[in-house]
Amino acid sequence: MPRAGLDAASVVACAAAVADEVGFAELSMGLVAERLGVRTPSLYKHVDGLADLNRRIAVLALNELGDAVRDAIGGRSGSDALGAMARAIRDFVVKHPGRYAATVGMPGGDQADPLDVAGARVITSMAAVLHGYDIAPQDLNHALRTLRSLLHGFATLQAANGFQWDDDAEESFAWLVAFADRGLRRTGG
Amino acid sequence: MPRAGLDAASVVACAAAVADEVGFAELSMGLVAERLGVRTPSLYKHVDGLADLNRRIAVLALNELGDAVRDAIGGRSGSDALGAMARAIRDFVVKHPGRYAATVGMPGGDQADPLDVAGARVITSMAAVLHGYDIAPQDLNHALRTLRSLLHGFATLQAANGFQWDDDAEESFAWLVAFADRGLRRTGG
DNA sequence: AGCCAAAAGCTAATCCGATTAGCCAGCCGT
DNA sequence: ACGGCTGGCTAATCGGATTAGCTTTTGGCT
Repeated sequence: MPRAGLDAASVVACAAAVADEVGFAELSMGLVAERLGVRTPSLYKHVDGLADLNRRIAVLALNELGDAVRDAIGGRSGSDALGAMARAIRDFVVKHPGRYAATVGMPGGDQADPLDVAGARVITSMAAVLHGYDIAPQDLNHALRTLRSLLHGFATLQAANGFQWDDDAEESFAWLVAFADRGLRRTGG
Repeated sequence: MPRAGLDAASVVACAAAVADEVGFAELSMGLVAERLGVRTPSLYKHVDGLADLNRRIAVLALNELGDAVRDAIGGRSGSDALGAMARAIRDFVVKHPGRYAATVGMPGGDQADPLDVAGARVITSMAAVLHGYDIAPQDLNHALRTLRSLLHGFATLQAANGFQWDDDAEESFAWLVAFADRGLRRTGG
């Protein structure tokens, strides 16, 4: 029996792909093992069970999302950066609904936890976008949380297909960006 | 052995309470049965398995949320209504994180599906709040989706304790409402 | 009051996915 | 070539969901 040549990274990558295809809720160790041409218990040599696998998928997703957002806002500012960021998130979630779903509701660890580190990168990019607006320093955290709520909710509804914006999705998306832009201006601070 | 006198409604109510206490992800048939002083298989006389139970919890939650929001915005309009609605949602989610979690990612059925009916009631209240703003008719749907994204994301992050707004939560909340209010004004329609 | 069918509980058994235990072969450095 | 570590496998365990089939209560009817 030849070795399959697996490691933690390849298992997680495969699991993320499976999650995107069948939905995060349907992800199972057996499905991943089958995809890798391996028996289920073999996975335990690389990841520490399903909970650990889920968390690693979340870390992968947040890192990928962080990269995508960083790249998207590079060289832009203001509403331009805001729109680019929103679009990057939207594209990511539409393309990878399973791995995005893995990130929601995942409890955080300490600051050194890879999950928190990856999450912090995304937040950092959001903060960078906010710097393009005239927001009082003491309001930055509030604005950050608000923007996070908007974009996260938007992403979650997209992932869950929560509403049928099949038809005029693009228009609604543009409206959302404009809404956020208005909301971030003249903050009264 | 005396009858326990259960019916679908009491089972769902109990399950919702359990979900609020232990978290939606930890909800199990066994936990609900134990709480009701009954053996697990007995529950199948009232609900059609765990998936059905989950869906019923979601229906219950959306109905309760719909009531809460309707009551909150009664007699108010504009930013006043907006703030009341946001607060109603927030209070509900903080008080009932488990049943709110049951609603996210629950696939919809047809229009007669109780879940869709309950969801539509919440949406109707949101639409009512929007009527207090000067939004062009063709933008109403976009505004609705946007507002839904913001409030849903906000609720989800609260339920998941996604960020530590333990400290100045109230201030951030007020900022979010003000942000939405600004975003809904002068829509350029 | 007594009878009967449906409903509601129960026990025992099954199924399935996660997880663990313990065995064995392939790969690496000497 | 040898020895140990690594990664894969089979077999077994565990736990929660679900099903099958039995029994008793309950409510309606005569």
